[in-house]
Amino acid sequence: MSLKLYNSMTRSKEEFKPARKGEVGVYVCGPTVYGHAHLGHAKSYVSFDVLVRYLCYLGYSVTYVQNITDVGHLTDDADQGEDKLAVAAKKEKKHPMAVAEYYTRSYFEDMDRLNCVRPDISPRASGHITEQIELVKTLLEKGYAYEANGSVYFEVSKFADYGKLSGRNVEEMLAGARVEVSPEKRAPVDFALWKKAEPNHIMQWPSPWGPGYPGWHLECSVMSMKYLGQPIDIHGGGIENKFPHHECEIAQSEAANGVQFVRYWVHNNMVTVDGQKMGKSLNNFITLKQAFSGAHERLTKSYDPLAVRQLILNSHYRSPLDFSDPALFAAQSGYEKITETVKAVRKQMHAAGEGEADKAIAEELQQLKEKFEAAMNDDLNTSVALSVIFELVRLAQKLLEDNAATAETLDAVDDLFSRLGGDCLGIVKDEYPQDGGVDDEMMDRLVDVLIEQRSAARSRKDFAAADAVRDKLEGIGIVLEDKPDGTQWRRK
RNA sequence: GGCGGCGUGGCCAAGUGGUCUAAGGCGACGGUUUGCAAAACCGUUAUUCGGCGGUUCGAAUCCGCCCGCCGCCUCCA
Repeated sequence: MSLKLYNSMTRSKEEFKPARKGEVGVYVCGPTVYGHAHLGHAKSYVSFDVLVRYLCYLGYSVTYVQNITDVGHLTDDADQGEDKLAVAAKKEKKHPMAVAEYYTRSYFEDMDRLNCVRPDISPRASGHITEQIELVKTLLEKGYAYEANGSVYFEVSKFADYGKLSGRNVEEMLAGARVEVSPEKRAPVDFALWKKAEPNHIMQWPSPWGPGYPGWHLECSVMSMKYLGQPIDIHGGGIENKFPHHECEIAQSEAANGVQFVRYWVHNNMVTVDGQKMGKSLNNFITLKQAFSGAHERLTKSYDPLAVRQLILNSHYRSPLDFSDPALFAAQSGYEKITETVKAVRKQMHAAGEGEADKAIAEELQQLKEKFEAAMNDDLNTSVALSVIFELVRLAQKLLEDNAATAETLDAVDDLFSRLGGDCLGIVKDEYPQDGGVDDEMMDRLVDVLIEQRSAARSRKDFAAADAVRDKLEGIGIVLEDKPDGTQWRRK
């Protein structure tokens, strides 16, 4: 069985086959770095991270490109708005590139915490002005674009396939067009490839048409061509970018190159918060930093980044996802259950006796692996894949309870946790802080001293004193658990 | 107005013609265990899939109508 992906272009699930055997090029629309990343970014980039991880798991050699937009993305209509970076720069009294640098770092920081694998290449739009100018020149030469007053526009009527991705009809769009926003354009649907910059515009570059800056859609065409060639295997992005952004990318790229731009279009759905579109005016706009720290009035506590990740994986990437405090809370509980189980398996693995791995268990593990792969192959059904991880949790807990599994058996369980839950889903870590390290060793000793004190109190039936120790430790995030073979502790 | 999507147990969510009296998680309840807990384990928690019709031997899954919700169409991941 092989991977099937839903291709937005054909509106159907298709068997995935890369253009070059064994190699896959993935391009995903990255963030415009004018603010901290929010929950919407998390859903999008976690979804594509899982796609990339799974392609790697299947043995493909993947080149993952995700741009950083630091110029050209306007706040409003493509013809009249201001550049988002310029607006933020004015507000923060910084140079636009300083703003871009600051939020780019913030973005990577958040994505690292969500355990998203870093893209192989994170090209900046501002670093590819030369290439963008070249593409505009090509489009002018081929007659798909025209210059007007220092700006260059793409003439949509020249590209017959315009609208094929988003299912839009150019004639209807023209008929239903609102007031024409720019007299320079021949048709309202035409879009800017290059915009003339007024003298006081901070970000501008020289061009054959005078000083200016690139249109937003241009960067993705140029950078995906440059780093992945044509056609690219997979282009991902948010569903809201189907139109106009991706439609424009297709038009520019295919008009210029005369070959198919993208083989598989993958779009992920959007998030809502408490059932409504996330927006600054609704007071439900939650950044990842706020979610991780709990510093938002819609949240009752801080959430582990990987619990956020797990909530995202709990639903399908093409379904909308509603973030709410109860949903996050549930995800955190489930995440902790998985984490505690993995830790317990690893701990017992070191204590368990040697011996061949249990054949019946090995068979069960194999079945779980197959079920997991079948789910992932079906257009990345992470919801079912995650349910397999929970089946593995149950299997593992039973083994631990019986306390008879050999180290080899437990190792096989841990291996599956690592490969499926770790490599593919990114919710199981290779190592947990408590697993080792000098500080933790000291911590172990300190807590053991307290446990000894408490045990002494318990054996003389002084439960008040015993409970006091337990309660105080819990107050600082250490939970004591009395097991048949003694008291154990863990971090909350 | 145009385009698209959704409505499954208390909550989240998979399933899209028969194996579904519907996976999994969270929560709740009962039990085992415990000095009491915690954790873990076992069990219970939708004869039903927004409503009404229809197609079919058979529908949560297909069709029609209705109700409700959401997104895109201007920037957004």
